Amino acid sequence: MPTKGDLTKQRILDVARELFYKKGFDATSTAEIARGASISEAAMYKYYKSKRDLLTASVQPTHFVEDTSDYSTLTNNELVQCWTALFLEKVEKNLPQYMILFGESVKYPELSETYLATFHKETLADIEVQKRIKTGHFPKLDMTLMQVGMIGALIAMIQHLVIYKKHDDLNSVPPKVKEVISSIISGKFFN
Amino acid sequence: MPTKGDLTKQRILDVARELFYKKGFDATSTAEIARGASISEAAMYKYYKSKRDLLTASVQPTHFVEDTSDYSTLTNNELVQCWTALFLEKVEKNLPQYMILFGESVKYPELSETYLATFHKETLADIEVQKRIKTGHFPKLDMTLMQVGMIGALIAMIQHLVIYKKHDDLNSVPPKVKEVISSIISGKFFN
DNA sequence: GTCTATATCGCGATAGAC
DNA sequence: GTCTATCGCGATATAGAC
Repeated sequence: MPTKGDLTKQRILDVARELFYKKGFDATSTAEIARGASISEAAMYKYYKSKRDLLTASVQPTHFVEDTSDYSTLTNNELVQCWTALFLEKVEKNLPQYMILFGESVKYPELSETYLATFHKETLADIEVQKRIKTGHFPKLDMTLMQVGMIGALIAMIQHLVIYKKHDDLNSVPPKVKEVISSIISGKFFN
Repeated sequence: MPTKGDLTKQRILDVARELFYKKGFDATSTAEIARGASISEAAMYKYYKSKRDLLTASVQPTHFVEDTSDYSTLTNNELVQCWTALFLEKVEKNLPQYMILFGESVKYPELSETYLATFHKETLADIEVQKRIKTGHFPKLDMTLMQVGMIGALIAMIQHLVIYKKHDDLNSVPPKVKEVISSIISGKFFN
């Protein structure tokens, strides 16, 4: 059972994550976080010893996607659809973390460790794709790099729609964006 | 002929752009820019009346891509290849500007005006693609959104490779990245 | 056109009482 | 576990001499 302290710590983290992904790390002040969490700055520093500490904590995944299916019997096309859906679900469920990671990793490279250590676990669908690449059923392609690109594309499109007020929340993936991604990945476009 | 002042102004701008895209706007101080341009901060403020001013100036395009071909006779596949090559060339030649734009636009939405006003001019290849979408030769797709996604993907992949030291310069597009983009766009993958 | 000096502010972080 | 008060610093921007 969580103590009062645990709850406070969690509340601070939730506020920090929210601010980091909406305003960016540099533009968020510790005073703002403390205010949001209804606590003094001094008290906050008992839970997290620095702002950087809070950044690291804020990119840890909060939701996980189950992936226990057997993909070996699927056609290439079915596999791709499953793989994409799985990938999108994982990203969508942890979108704030992905946005912080991709926005701040150049400046704070230690964050990228989190990406590889916790987000880029290979799913069964990934492994099946890798296998088919090896056997020549898919062309050779760096899957990690490709996933990085897909996330970059997703985030850029969401931000674009938010800036032009065609979408009002950074924390969900608009249908239009999913549409573009699916079209491109499945090769429906330009063929 | 450029006066001494013109040259100084240009030098300040070049240094600022370089720092903004490598370190980010917030993390770059005006002192740093002035030092890099071998001038005092006070003098710098005679040329640009604020740091934000400098940000706006730093995202203006510096290189332009000629596009005078006639694309109407090309096959779909040839058109796609031309379109992608043209697009990549434009992005690569103005990569610092794109990186600043895509990194800072959420925080400073006035920047996005620059994107639509100066970078997103429709090329002849774009127009030909649009035409074929209308006539049903390509599936319906928001081309602006798609280009935003492609740039986001490109930048994310470059940053990833730089962070993991597989590429050493934010200012060029590694062959691996071009490879992934071309594969995806041309629909060679997953088909 | 450029400088030195400085105003003013907000930031991250801490001291120490309760 | 939480607070008020404050330190020290570096930031943007300006005043005014040369």
